Amino acid sequence: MEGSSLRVRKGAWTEEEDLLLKKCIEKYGEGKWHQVPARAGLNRCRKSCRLRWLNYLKPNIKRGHFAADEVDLIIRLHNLLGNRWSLIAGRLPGRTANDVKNYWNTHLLKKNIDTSSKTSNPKSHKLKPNTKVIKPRPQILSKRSFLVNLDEYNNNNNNNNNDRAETSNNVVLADCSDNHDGYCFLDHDEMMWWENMMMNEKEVDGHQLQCSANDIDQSVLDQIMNEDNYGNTMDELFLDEELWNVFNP
DNA sequence: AAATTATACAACCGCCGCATT
DNA sequence: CAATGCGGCGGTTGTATAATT
Repeated sequence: MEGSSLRVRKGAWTEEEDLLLKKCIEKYGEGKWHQVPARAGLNRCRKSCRLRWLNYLKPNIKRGHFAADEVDLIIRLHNLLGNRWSLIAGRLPGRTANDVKNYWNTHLLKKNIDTSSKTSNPKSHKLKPNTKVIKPRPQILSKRSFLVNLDEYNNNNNNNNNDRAETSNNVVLADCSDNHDGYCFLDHDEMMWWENMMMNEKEVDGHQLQCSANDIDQSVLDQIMNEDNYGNTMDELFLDEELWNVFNP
């Protein structure tokens, strides 16, 4: 419990501390944070040192206002990934996870607040009471299962718009066994999550998004719906291999 | 001009997954 | 297998500054 030590400094960093940390990293390189306080001669815990370096001192960190394209990308990636700030920041050169998170919380999150509630405290930044955060389950998602689920989901949707919940809480794959060996169940909320990823076009904070479905040509979507072609086209749903790996570790 | 309130963001805290012992 | 330590992450808080009353 390094944080409980009385000798460990907390709060804002001084220029002298910054200099010590910077010299230490330059000399020993990034990493081994548990050794950094001693090496640098700092009365700071390892986490404080790491955070200071990653969020402030590290070279090439971009400061100042977010450009429109950066904001657009944040919104799109947030739609895709949720509050996975480090991942989102990884797509924004020079921006840190903390920066992205702060920006989202101060500039974008308020767009999701229930403005109809007169009693809501704007400082609390709470989501609507009924807002449910949908998180994908990447560990059991396969290309094939996604496509089969999506196909089945769309069929259900087209055939009976009022019967989503009753259709089934779990969308069962045609040739699925519940043993997580490449096929899986996706419940309704997760299906909605995927649908949002695919069919997302909305205006947030004045930015007209060109998200997901707009980025994907209809012919590609048609191909995706064709199981024979799922192998290559699925990748086009993701920005690149790195994101694909996030969902398919 | 002073007091109050809102905003932005740096920093802390607790938790988690993983590796090592 | 359990305990421990580490790096890393997201949620939250503290506070300096800006805006408003």
